Amino acid sequence: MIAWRNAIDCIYFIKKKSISIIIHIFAMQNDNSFMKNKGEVTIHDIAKELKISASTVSRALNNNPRISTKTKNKIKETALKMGYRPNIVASNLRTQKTNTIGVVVPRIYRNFFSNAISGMEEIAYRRGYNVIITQSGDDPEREQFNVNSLFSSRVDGIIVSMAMHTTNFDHFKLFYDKNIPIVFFDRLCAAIPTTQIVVDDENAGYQITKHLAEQGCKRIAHLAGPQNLKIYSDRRKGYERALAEMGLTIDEDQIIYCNLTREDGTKAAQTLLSGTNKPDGIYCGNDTSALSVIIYAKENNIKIPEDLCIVGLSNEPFAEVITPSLSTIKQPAVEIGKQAVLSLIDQIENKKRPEKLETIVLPTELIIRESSKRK
Amino acid sequence: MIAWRNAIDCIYFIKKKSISIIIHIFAMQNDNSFMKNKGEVTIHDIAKELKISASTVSRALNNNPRISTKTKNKIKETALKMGYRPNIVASNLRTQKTNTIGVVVPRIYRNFFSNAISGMEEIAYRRGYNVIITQSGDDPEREQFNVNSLFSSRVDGIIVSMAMHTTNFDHFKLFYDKNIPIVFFDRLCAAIPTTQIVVDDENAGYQITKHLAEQGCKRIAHLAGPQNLKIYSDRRKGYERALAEMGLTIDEDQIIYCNLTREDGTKAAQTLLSGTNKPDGIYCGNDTSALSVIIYAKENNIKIPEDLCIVGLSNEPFAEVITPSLSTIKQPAVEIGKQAVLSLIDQIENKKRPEKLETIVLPTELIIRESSKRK
DNA sequence: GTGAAAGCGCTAACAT
DNA sequence: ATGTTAGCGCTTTCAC
Repeated sequence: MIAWRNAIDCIYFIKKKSISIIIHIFAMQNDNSFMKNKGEVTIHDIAKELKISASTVSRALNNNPRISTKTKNKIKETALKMGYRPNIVASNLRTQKTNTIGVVVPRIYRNFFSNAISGMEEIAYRRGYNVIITQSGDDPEREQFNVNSLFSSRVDGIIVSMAMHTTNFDHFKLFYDKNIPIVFFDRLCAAIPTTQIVVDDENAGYQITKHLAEQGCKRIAHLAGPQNLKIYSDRRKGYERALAEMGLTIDEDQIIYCNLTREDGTKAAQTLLSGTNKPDGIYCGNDTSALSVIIYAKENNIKIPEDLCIVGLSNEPFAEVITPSLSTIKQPAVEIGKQAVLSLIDQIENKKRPEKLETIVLPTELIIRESSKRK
Repeated sequence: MIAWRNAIDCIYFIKKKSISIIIHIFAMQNDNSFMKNKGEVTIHDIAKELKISASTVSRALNNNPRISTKTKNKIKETALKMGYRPNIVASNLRTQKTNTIGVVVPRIYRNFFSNAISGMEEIAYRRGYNVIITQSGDDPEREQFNVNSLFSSRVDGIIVSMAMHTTNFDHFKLFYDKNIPIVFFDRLCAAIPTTQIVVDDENAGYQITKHLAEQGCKRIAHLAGPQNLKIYSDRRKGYERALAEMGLTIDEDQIIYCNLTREDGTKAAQTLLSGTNKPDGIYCGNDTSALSVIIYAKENNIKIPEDLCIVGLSNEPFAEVITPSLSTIKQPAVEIGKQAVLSLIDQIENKKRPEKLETIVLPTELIIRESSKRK
């Protein structure tokens, strides 16, 4: 007898988002005597069945306190028996709210993004929101299409990591102008004054460099990414701050600017490690380039970490299993996703957006592995 | 105040040197004479503006051939000028179709799934569908909740990789009974006669074993997964078929049944490689266990591939970067996702579902790397 | 505590 | 080629 109550309430959790324990018991639904052949059972069918009005049914199913417990129970029971399923599309149209969040990322399959998306879904699920995923493939036009499409779907808000070369922000402005919440993460958009979720890249660079110095490195090189992107310039700034603090000189020859690809890493390793004034520590702007450096060092019989300490950044899955395992910075991808959704839902439900650009900074974690552990 | 914004907007767009049409449109958008204060522009607003009927506007925007090109153009132009955005929610309600696909996977962040999802989104995008992602976390109740929730959202179909221990299939039956397409992939559901997308695991096992024999291995061991799961029993069957074909004996001592975790791999390696009758080739049921075997072999000074060839299965990201790089089977995750959506959309749009269980088998690819290349 | 009625924004007969 | 009308299934104001 408790069964039907839980079941129908559970269905309604999908629409509302009461925070209650959910028990699923979807039995009793195969009683076909009530089933209409065409289409779904509606609240009108239930109303007719019970000779009451549709509005009462609607109220009862939404746990409106004005309905007596007795009729409420009767309605829920009948709803379950008839195999009623709320039509959320209709509800969405009527209430002008979809409980849906749109997500736009460059590429879903990248480790960082799939983890972030996983975190987003986790929170969205708990709060009663759906998540529509789209990927731009780093194509500004496709990003624009996706964002416009999400608007037409009337999502309640969007979470975006921008395509690499997006320069026109009209599609974001569309949301901004209509007061629909946007949250950026990872690749930010300075043109839209809203919430952004980032990790403390400056501090990551600082931690890495300090760690290298503590391991006894006297000459620490840095493979730096494109400095027009904030994440990479921050990673370099942290490096310079640490060097200064440790009393080490900043030598521009020891900073190689590149795109941090596998090829770039190899080239940089050649440049740095073939000269006379070799570094005894290299802080790579990401794990990919660090991988190249490790391979180059091994091929050239440079001992890691004795002769050369190497640290990467991002904690790719391969970092812990390569030989030697790679010291790196763990970015809390899942946590970033969770924060993004929390912040977005807060804006959606409290109808207030930040006055100006608001940056939420999440901490990173230095993971010390063989490639830099000397003692 | 409003004037100021207009000015800024215009300057902004002119500075960007965007296509002049866009400048025009956005300039007009800020002309408040068109804008309703509350809510969005609707086809009725456009109709009123042009003194025509809303249905004509609807037809024009949907490129209905019965509307003359002249009025069509005029309507589209006005729609743009007024900043009209179609309300898909309303359209969905009316047409009883959402152009949305629901996806349920155990964990989004797993490499295989994020790749599959990426493939799904790719095709869905091209075919004009949205993708709602949910994850079960291998919890049957959460899976049930997600599937029911997707039903209430009136998705046009779902794609599912089941939770590990789902035993009640009522939630899938709900879709099946109402003739809403379902496609399973990876973790299948035999209880629902529908389309399933899988890879040819039997053949993968066969290829691996044959490859090992061709490299000169005479005694080939196998780390086998739980045999109640089809993928793992198939992987073993291919192994036995190859052995038989190559005239090698099937020795049950050389088959270790386990869950293929890191720990299982280490334990299996100990068992196999410490005895007197050591194998000279090991086919591991996945890459994770293969990793453990490689590490064990390296620690015990067993030369790879000279003394021992090792092959994994699934091509995890680490396989190509560990030392020695790991030979493995590449599963076309992205392709699986694409196939799943193609098959689902076919069922949605042609309103025909398979009479009985229909299995689409995708080929795998053997990638030979250092861990098994002897010549 | 319950009902009547209006309408969210769109589409699609059925007219003309 | 265009207009009229009637909903899709739900919520919600206003009555009683």
